[in-house]
Amino acid sequence: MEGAPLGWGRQEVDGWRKGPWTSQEDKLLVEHVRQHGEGRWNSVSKLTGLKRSGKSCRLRWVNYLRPDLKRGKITPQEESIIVQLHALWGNRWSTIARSLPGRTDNEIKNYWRTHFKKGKPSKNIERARARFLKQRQEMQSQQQQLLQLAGQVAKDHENQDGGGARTGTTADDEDRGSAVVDDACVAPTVAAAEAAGGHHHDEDLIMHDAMDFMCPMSCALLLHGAVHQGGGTGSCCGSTASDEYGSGEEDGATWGSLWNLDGVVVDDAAAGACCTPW
DNA sequence: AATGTAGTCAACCGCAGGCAT
DNA sequence: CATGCCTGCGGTTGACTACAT
Repeated sequence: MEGAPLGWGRQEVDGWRKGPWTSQEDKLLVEHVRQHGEGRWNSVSKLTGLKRSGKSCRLRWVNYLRPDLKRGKITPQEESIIVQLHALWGNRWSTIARSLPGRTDNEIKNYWRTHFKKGKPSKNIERARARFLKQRQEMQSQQQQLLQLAGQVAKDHENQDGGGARTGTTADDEDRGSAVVDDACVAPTVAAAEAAGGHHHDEDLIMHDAMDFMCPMSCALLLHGAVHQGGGTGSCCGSTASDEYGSGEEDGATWGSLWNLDGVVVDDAAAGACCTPW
């Protein structure tokens, strides 16, 4: 960091204050957002007199001051979701964060780094991942076949109806998709299973949950359920995930890239596609 | 009780993409 | 179309805290 040999301190650089925010600054920023809404961060300093850059203001708001932020530790349910979504999207923290209401990308990123980045994944986890990929590929090919089939059926239908009634392949598909999402949300989470006293192999847990969490929205929905289930006392995911990964001195990049499935299906559209398998 | 170490969190930086001019 | 500004994202750093020795 430039010019900060003694930490954040309370110094100014180019007229901008840096380092920890004071409650007074927080107040100013909150008041500003309340009046003008989010965005236009660069104008904050002009309008409020705050000696903070737009970037700094935005970060402070997004990561700390936003009223909808969830405080407290990441729950086992959330951890489970993070693990699975990271398997899907890699280090796309903001994308993952969207599936975890009240959590910020920064929070998730920090959590991942402290809990999972340290070592290589265990054999179990690697096997689970491999199976996960395989099953997903199978699902996708099945999905394609079904879509083709559905198209054929729709055509036949049209021929029979004379084209009167809309057979709806798009809207109906969406409906079906959301139904699937709901179903996925009903599926037990790792924590729930653990809380019930069950003991599973890590890979099975991950496989099971991962298949349930193919769609980010499902995670958001599931979270609601998870929260209602109460704090999740078990150390289930916490211990499985973090302990399993060991504490080797391998650099986390390897670990991170290992879980990054960019080569398979990563983009949101594709991920969304798995929400409408049938 | 003092010290060392690991974990957690907040904040910074650089980069990239989107958008207005 | 090119340029510049703004915003958002991911990576990194450093302070603080909790725990272990």
